[in-house]
Amino acid sequence: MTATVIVLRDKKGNRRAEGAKTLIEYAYQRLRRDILGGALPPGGKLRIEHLRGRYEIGSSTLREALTLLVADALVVSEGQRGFRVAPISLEDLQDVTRMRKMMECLALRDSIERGDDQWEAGILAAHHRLSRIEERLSDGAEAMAESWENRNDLFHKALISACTSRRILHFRDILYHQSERYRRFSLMSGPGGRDIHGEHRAIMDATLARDAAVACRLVEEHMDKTLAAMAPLLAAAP
Amino acid sequence: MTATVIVLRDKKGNRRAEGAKTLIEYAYQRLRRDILGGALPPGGKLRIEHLRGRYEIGSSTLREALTLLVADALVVSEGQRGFRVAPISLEDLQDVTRMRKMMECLALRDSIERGDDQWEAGILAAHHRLSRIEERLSDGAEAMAESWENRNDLFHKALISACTSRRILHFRDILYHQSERYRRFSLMSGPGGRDIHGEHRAIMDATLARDAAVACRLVEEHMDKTLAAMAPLLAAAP
DNA sequence: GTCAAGAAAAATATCGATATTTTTTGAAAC
DNA sequence: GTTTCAAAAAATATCGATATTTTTCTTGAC
Repeated sequence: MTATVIVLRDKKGNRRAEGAKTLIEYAYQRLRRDILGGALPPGGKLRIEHLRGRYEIGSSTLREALTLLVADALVVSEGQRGFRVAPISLEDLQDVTRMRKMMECLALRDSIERGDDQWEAGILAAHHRLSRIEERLSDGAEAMAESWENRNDLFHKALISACTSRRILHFRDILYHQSERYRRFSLMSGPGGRDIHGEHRAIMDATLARDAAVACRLVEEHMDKTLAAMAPLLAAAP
Repeated sequence: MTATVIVLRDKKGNRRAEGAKTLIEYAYQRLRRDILGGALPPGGKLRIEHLRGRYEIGSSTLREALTLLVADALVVSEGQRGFRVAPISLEDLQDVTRMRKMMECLALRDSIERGDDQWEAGILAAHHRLSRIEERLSDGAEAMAESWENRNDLFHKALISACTSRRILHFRDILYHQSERYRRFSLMSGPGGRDIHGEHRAIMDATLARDAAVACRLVEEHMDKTLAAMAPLLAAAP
């Protein structure tokens, strides 16, 4: 345990770990954060030699982290011509959203069918935690944004936590990560007259009432609204 | 072009390439074939040192190929404890089949909605090629099995080739590969009184008639029957 | 006889060096 | 001016050696 931490410091004693158990994982996380945050621009070339210096990590290790990101479709591998940050586009966002809607609904239907008391309790708890931060968010504290993202994610995860298909959940996760790249456009656009809190409440109510048809429709609308808010920004500066 | 071929022979002149452009790809393909064929048993440990000798390939290269297979869910990575062939189980097969049914139907609905003349022609052509080999298959020529697999795959691909979502097709491909591992159980079970040819014909007819509801139902039944044929074998010897 | 601790062995993760490929540059011919 | 070819430069892919971790085996105490 403690040994792990020691290992992840290099000879000069610089700390590297941030919860990563492996150097590959560390490289993977940093790379991912830089891609999602836009520091590594969409479509840009990922020069291994350059990144090697930036992250202080061996080239092979970097390659493996890059390979992992290819599976997430955040990076594309071009035969023998190295790696590149996956490009973004309105078309791509529409495709992600379309798939996310499907996966989310599949998972939600399954959860509504099978969920037990504990599942219901989890939803209520996650919604409460989200509500509390939304109250404070109106103060305009930007620092809360990340925390809100996190609780928002946990709320949506709670809704579908009774789904029994490992694969549905896995695909849903992948798609969520892919959509994360577009999220900063969403933040730019601001609330835009939406009542997100109300949407969440309605989704929760329909879910707890075991009304799959309504819950799915609400979730789809929820996602469509987010897409609609981002679309114009994406069309302008891609 | 020719240079590539030369490179993929090792110093002793042994040929390595089989359409692989990269050593990683070569390792990936061989590994995959050995996993699908059962030479590397489900749940078994993948000792890098051992495989290194078997495929005559460096350890780092092997690791990257293994990482690629993790994305396909054919291999699982266990933290810092190496790699392992993903285990198989009836439960897993049921999950794969469930997802495949969903993906296939999503893709089929989209194709039926958008398909043009060329799409229709492609389906007819693929069905014809499949029919011809099915006629000869009744002779009991085992050697044809692989060829039948191939044409069967192409027929199902043709049905959904008008689908516009890159991601639906991508997920479908991944799931198809995952189900491939179970196919040898299907071969063991034999035809089992099924009229596969008739099923294919019915699916094609409904699709070309643009009847999405019927086509999807038939596809789901088609897959369920395959699952049903495999299930008892899998329960017996997992 | 069982359990625990520590040492030895095996396996994995990481790295930087080398071989190979792709891209860029520059000069000559048209 | 632009096209072609070859050499140089840059970048990538591959490898085997080394560092680290996990597992196995041995020894000794209870």
